[in-house]
Amino acid sequence: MATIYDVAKAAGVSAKTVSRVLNQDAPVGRETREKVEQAIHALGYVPSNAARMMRSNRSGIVGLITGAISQTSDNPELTGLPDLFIVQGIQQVMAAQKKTLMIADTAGSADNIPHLLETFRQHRAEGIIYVADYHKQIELPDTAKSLPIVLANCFDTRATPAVLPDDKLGQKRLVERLIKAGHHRIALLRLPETFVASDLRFQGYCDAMSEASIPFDPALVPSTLQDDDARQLGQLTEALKHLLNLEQPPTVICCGNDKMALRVYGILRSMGLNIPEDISIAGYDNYTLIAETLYPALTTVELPYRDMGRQAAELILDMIKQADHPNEPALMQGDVYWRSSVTDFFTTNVKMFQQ
Amino acid sequence: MATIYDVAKAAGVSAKTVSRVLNQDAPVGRETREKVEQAIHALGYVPSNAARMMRSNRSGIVGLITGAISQTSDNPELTGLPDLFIVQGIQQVMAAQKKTLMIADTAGSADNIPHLLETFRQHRAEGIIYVADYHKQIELPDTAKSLPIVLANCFDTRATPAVLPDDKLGQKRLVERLIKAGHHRIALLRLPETFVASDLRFQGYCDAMSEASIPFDPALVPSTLQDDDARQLGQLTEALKHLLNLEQPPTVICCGNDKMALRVYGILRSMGLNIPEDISIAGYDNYTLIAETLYPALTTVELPYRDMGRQAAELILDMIKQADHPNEPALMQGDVYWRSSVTDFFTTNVKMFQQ
DNA sequence: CGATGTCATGACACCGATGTCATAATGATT
DNA sequence: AATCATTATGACATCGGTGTCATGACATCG
Repeated sequence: MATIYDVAKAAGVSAKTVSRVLNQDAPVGRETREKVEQAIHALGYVPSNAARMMRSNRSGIVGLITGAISQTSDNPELTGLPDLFIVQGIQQVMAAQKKTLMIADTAGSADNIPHLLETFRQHRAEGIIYVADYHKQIELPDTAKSLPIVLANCFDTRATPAVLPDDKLGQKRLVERLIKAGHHRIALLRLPETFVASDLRFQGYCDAMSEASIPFDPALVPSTLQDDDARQLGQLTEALKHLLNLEQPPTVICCGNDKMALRVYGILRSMGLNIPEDISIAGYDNYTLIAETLYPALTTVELPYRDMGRQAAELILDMIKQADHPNEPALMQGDVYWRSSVTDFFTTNVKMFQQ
Repeated sequence: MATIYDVAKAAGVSAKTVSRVLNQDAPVGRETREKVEQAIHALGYVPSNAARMMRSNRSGIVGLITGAISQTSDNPELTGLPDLFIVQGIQQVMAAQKKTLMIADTAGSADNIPHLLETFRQHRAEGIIYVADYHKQIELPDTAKSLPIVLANCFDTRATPAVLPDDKLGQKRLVERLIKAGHHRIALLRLPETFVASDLRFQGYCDAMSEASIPFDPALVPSTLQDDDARQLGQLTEALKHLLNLEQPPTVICCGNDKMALRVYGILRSMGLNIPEDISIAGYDNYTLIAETLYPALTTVELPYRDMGRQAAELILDMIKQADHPNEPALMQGDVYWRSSVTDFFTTNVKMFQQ
């Protein structure tokens, strides 16, 4: 592999002049520049990042720790890798800032994290982003403290800067929109309690209901599911039967996520019910593969993964520039995607008049 | 950041001795070693990869180019990122070999590839793996030739080493299994022709049918779908109506992929048909989020992404060691996952007798 | 016209590791 | 006891860039 000295010799100039052409940090005569550029091209010269980094002590590398890539089936509730959209958002910002993203993977075990941090230090990463596969609380080892670090989709007890989805607001908006569409009997199938989103979404649900002056009916919110994929089908069937047999059954069921909605579609149909004619269904996540492909398409709330990624990236870049960092987690909002799985009573009425 | 000299000074030895402790490449006295290790720990010293790399000229970095992370919706047929399992397989092997994986992303445009290659060269990557989002033909720029390169999930016309899914064999095995379960009228809903898998799977279908001496009935293989997500729902509905109105309708429908199967579930149910009582459905991909969550669970063929990743990783490591490389693409086999969306006539009969 | 400033370029040291070689001490072998 | 092998350590050069400083050639200005 050609070095800067090879180029210098070929162009008949000094190495420093080649360096100047490369970095444009000092004026170089037109003729000289052309000779150098020609030599670079002819030799296929590419500067060595290692040498550069040694001198400047700036690596331009940001480390990214995720379990998304090597996600094992440790949590069968989430096998979709949608959290990789966070990585995508990060990547976008980094590419725009000419930073190099070095992605390391926990291979499913948090025990690997210290080793990954070590590797990042060896490469002199300037900062680190930790991406979780779903909204959760984590605890990073002490070794992580020595570098600027941002958490995405997770938080800890040490007020490490974090970027989180606003689950409460998202659920609230969805329910508000449902109420606006004429629904009053709104059921909520909660996620297992092990998910922090479970409680937040429930709060959002309650907020929307109470602001619309609809009294809270505990019968519409069955107890949370258990964190056990195998038994969920049975539990879901039970919960649905309970809801449908109420004196005043719900007109719409909010599912904990799109995957649960997919299951609910199957169960309801095996019961002979049509969506949305007999009952409306809403999801959460806007996992498009499911939400857009399901028939009918699923009304759901977006988890703003890309935005979270972008936000986290900008945050870490700020922290690299100035050791300054925020104390409150950034809450990112997700839009409601209104699709045909939910009846809009008013739109339907309008249509009836129009016909 | 502490350097090896800081450590040397703190331990009262020479830098070279610290180096020896770090690399264990020459005997060091017990006492000295302990002093050095203590100093390393006290200073939080981590060796600089850059300096190391400069001397040894071996980066230990393997570059990975993918569009998976920043996948835009350029091809709405594939929004699931399952191809990231390939990256997972690669990551596993690399981690075991203590190589660093540097992931770069095309950001949805192949125009970025030369720039990414440039970045890899700057980091002195020892080899490159290119991962495609689905089985396809590609053409890499000439600049890619200067480094060992392996293609995963794609191939080119220059016999660049490649690792591919064996679509033909996979479809053949599925159809064989269907025949073994008592199906004779087997329909195939092909992928759009733009996918190379479309033809290969069709060949596999034909092979299995002819080996079982079942004459090919073109009525069971409607023309391929168009590569246009918006219109697919209509096309699918048409195709299904055609199949169901045949004099001898199929007992099972093989869908081009699991997503198509998800659509088919919806359409058939809106027609009032039950799966698998009225008709059986099979998919392709074993995209577990769909296949296992659908009700009933979907019989499908695995796309062996993890295996492909592992194979690609081992291939590139071989090529880095010896410039040797294979001429034929490696075809990776995927298993048939038998689930309840397909009636097994013989098992059913046995059950009847048992009762 | 001499002083000053800008342009264009090169010589050289330095970043932080490690390879090579030298040196001294110790133990093993003849 | 002399020789050799092995252990334990250090001095120094080197990898490929870039920062610092020096130098010579012009141009500008009072």
